[in-house]
Amino acid sequence: MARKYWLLKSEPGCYSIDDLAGEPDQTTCWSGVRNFQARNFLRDEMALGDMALFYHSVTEPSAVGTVRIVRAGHPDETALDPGDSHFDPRSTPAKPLWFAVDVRFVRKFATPVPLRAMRVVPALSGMELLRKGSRLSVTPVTKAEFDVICRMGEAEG
DNA sequence: GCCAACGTTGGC
DNA sequence: GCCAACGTTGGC
Repeated sequence: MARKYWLLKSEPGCYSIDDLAGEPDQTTCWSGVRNFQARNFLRDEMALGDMALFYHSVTEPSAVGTVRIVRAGHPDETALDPGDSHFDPRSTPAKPLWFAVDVRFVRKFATPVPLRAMRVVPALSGMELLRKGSRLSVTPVTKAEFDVICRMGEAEG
């Protein structure tokens, strides 16, 4: 099966790429996603070895680096923990409702790739991220889109 | 099954 | 801070 490519959104004030790079093993559990379409991607589509763009939303909307999926979909523990802000009583160990993957830091771009820069690149015009009103926090991207954004990120500022 | 109300996301 | 777009909920 061919490796797939993704884009993962996070508010940097909540969890940034620097937070990920600073983890002892540079790995984290991508938990807390509470949208069914995104859940389906996490649970059914993401595979070990897939790559993803790390995207900062809200403050400085931009792709800021890349990560690797190091563990495929598994039940999101935060949904099962009554003490967690992401707790959801509809999810149980026997019938988990929400899922997470584990991701490992790969690289931080030399220069972030702003959303407004992506908007003017014809090769990126099909991205879900660029759709007006798009709020999906986990979206598939093509290898071509992934590569274009990586090149933009590695270009000198 | 419809749809209004509501809460949230996220760019600007 | 504003507000458009969207997903979810719940009354009917």
